[in-house]
Amino acid sequence: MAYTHTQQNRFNSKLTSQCQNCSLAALCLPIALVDEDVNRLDQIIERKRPLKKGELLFRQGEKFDSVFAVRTGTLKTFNLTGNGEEQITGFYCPSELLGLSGINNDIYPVSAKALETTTVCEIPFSHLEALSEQIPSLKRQLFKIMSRKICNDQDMMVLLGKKSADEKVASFLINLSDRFKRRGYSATAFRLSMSRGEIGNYLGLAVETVSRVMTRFQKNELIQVEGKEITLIDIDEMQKLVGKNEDCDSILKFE
Amino acid sequence: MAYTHTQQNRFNSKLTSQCQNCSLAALCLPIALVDEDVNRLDQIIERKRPLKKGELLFRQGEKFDSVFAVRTGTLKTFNLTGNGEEQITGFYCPSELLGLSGINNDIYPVSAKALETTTVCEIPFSHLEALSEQIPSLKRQLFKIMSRKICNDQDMMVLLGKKSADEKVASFLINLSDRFKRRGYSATAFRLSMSRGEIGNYLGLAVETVSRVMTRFQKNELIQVEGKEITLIDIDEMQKLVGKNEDCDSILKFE
DNA sequence: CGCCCCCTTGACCATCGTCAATGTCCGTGG
DNA sequence: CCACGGACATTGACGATGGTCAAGGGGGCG
Repeated sequence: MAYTHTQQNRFNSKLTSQCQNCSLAALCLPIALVDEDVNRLDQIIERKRPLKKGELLFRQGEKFDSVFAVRTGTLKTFNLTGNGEEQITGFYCPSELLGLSGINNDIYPVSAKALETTTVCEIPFSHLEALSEQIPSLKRQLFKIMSRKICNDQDMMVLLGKKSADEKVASFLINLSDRFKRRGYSATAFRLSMSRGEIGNYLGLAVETVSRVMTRFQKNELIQVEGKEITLIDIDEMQKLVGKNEDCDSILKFE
Repeated sequence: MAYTHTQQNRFNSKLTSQCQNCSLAALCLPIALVDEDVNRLDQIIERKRPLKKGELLFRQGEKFDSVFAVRTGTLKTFNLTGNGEEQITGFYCPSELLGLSGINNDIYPVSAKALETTTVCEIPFSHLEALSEQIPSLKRQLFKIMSRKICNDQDMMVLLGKKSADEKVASFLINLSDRFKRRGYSATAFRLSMSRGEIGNYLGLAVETVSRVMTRFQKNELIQVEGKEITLIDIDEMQKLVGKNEDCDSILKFE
């Protein structure tokens, strides 16, 4: 655990830049910790060995003790329904935090599985809580992260409840685009690390519907698809599509 | 503000029982504050004049500064879509906290409107945050409340994304029932303070569908409906209906 | 090289939304 | 007190969106 501590402590500036580029951006960057604080935060973090595709980071029902920040790769969280089917509740990209829903009952209410080779930082929650006593801005930041999660989930609820298949898929792609952009990656060309089936599961759509919508988007020159590689060609048009749910029998209706 | 302080300080046990019965249960009860702490919490709380049906507690886009605990009555939170339509994101019963989603951007991302005459306690967030410095169990409780909200929202996402109209309505009724039960009210007979339209909006269903489902539930003797008064007759059967989404073309399929 | 999983496409059908008509309750004002 | 208007609820008929079933193609990994 924490196999890079030695180097980090020796090259402090390197450490900082690590935190800026990496998984902890969501946690550290917005609050401008002083070096000393970054150091303290860094010391409670354990860098775990990489997960291979399909490996579980934590399992539904397990005792909660840490939250995790994604460094590289992607994960999905899901739970299993009565009949053993998977219900995907979220995808997590680099710099994003997962595991927060475990605070409630000291148990993870979902499982988390790597969609590809993935590395994460483990942040023991008890340590984080203790540290947040000493660094007020850290505590406030934690509240914000949880609050933001609540906001995002509510947007997701609206999406699931009220939007058409087209709107769901468009929203999903734009959402991914935004997340990549914020990370400094291309907002228009990226790789979908999840399968069509997983997208459909997440969006409340059948695989076939996801496939059909993406094909149609392509025909209408909104996107360019090639397997898992995707390019957003006309983001503006997609944005419009997402914003409205009526008065907009737009471009997509006729092929 | 805090118009009962004088009495409360004189009759401390009365104060405690107030907090136990009332809106603050969600915040206070699970953490067994000592009297002194209850007192400190109580001092930052402002009891506002009652809201009449239709009045707004806070408005989407307004500066965030407080969370609210419902004392009596019900509220809904919603936001407005591009075309001016309402998107209901939650209903809040006595003892429940609302406003947490404002922490993120220091702005309420939704509006909150009273569905009937409603009283709330206002809890200025800055004070709450400061107080949570001094009472560690209070801070932990805040984390828990937010985490629980995340869990609930995720259940809601599954409901919206994957469930049939029957399952949605059944879940909704059982959810309300549980909330009333926990409050010490009847779990089987209660009044729906929201309209069918609002239920539909919340569940991602048309009014007509809500109406039809409830009529069918009544025919099948799962519930008894009389306007806004509702009685759950066969909760077990409803539970089954909610749990499964297949292998269960049950009682409801034929009328 | 071959298997398996994932993706795509088509045909069909169920669920649920839309439209329209009618009924009910309630508050307001004549 | 009753008549009226408006919001809410119910019910039926119809049609569209999207799920299901089935078949076929393609790509990656052993």
